[in-house]
Amino acid sequence: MGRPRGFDEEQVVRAARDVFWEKGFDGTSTADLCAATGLNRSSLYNTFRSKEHLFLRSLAAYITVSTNSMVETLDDDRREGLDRIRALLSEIADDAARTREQGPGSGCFVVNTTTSTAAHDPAVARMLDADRDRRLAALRTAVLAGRADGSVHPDRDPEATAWYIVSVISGIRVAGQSGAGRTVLESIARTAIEALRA
Amino acid sequence: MGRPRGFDEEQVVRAARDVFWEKGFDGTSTADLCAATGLNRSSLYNTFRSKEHLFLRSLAAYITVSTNSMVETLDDDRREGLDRIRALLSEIADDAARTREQGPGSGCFVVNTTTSTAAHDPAVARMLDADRDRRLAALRTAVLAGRADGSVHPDRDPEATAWYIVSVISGIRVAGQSGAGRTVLESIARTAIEALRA
DNA sequence: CCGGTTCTGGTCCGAACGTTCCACAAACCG
DNA sequence: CGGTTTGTGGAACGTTCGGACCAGAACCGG
Repeated sequence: MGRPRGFDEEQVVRAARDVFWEKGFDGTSTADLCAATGLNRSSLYNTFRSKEHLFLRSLAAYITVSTNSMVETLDDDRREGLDRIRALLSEIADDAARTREQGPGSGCFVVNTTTSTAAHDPAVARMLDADRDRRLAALRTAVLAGRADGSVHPDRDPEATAWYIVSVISGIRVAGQSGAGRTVLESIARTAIEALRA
Repeated sequence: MGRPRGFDEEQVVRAARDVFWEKGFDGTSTADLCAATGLNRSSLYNTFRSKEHLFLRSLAAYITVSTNSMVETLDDDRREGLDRIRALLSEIADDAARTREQGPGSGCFVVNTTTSTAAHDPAVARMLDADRDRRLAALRTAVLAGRADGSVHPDRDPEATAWYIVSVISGIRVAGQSGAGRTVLESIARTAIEALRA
């Protein structure tokens, strides 16, 4: 009952995500959000309680698609464990390269947030922690699968190796923002895999 | 001639660096800078033209000590090439762990800036680019030394490998901010080295 | 077609922002 | 010791910030 919304909430969140992604939480004003979403301040505050709440929604939206895609790649049991990880790093490098190629890139929203907002916003930190755990879990099982099928070196501890790959992914993402081109990013991914080889 | 300054400029820059490091450019107000440096707004603006200029000075100060230390480790020709890189990653992991242990860490100022301010401030981007080139050069020579003395696998291209290590370093730094503890960070560093082994 | 409920556009708010300005304090030079 | 130069404290600038508010528009069930 009452007047219906003149916008699609998910669509608004996506638009907001792009702004936060590009400018960061501190660098984004409510005016920026109005401009990007097409919504008036009132509608924004009526729908999402505050700038921070909208940021959390935006971050969650990003995390969902990004980590879902990652888990999908890592759970593909038609491939050997190492091959899945190789495919994952290849996707990451490609994604970083593409993000970079179109305009002065904004890198990865999760990494950007980890290195800025997370330190001062507990709610953001908690969301990132949960996502990190999910990524670590998916990586751990892929490493275990790799050790079982003989593609991953038996000395590689699943937990430590999962962290290594998480770290490599962040590294590739930052390298993309540091000016590394596609071929460089792909070579980083290839080199990183060498550490896991059986 | 004229009244002398009541403060040490380098010391002020260091204080400013710590604030920018912790809160980022956007998150730092001129009031924060006054509080941290003990200087009045007037003295701040009289000495450094603007907030951005002070930020550049702060970043330069950080880069100098950080990259000098890195180059020193990498140029130690009493060790084999791979050993130098191992020592470097060990220092980075230790540094990340220490930064993390004292308060909710602020990670690495260079990484934080790369993932936020660099995209929108050309002067900052130029400074980071120059520093990255210096780090890449030092790494390249260490890799070359390692190939010559047989400690680094001959298939490892110096340029690509230098980028790989730069990327691993960023990754370790981000991992530190993602909640990885000392032992995890050290294990990441050890795993990363495995990719280079002869 | 009307009462109720929700959404929307615009305005307004106090606070904080980066920066400028000015009156005065403090030192050096002659 | 007077004049010049430079640094300092603090107030003030206009702007922008995140957020609150309200009058009216748009739709609902009856």
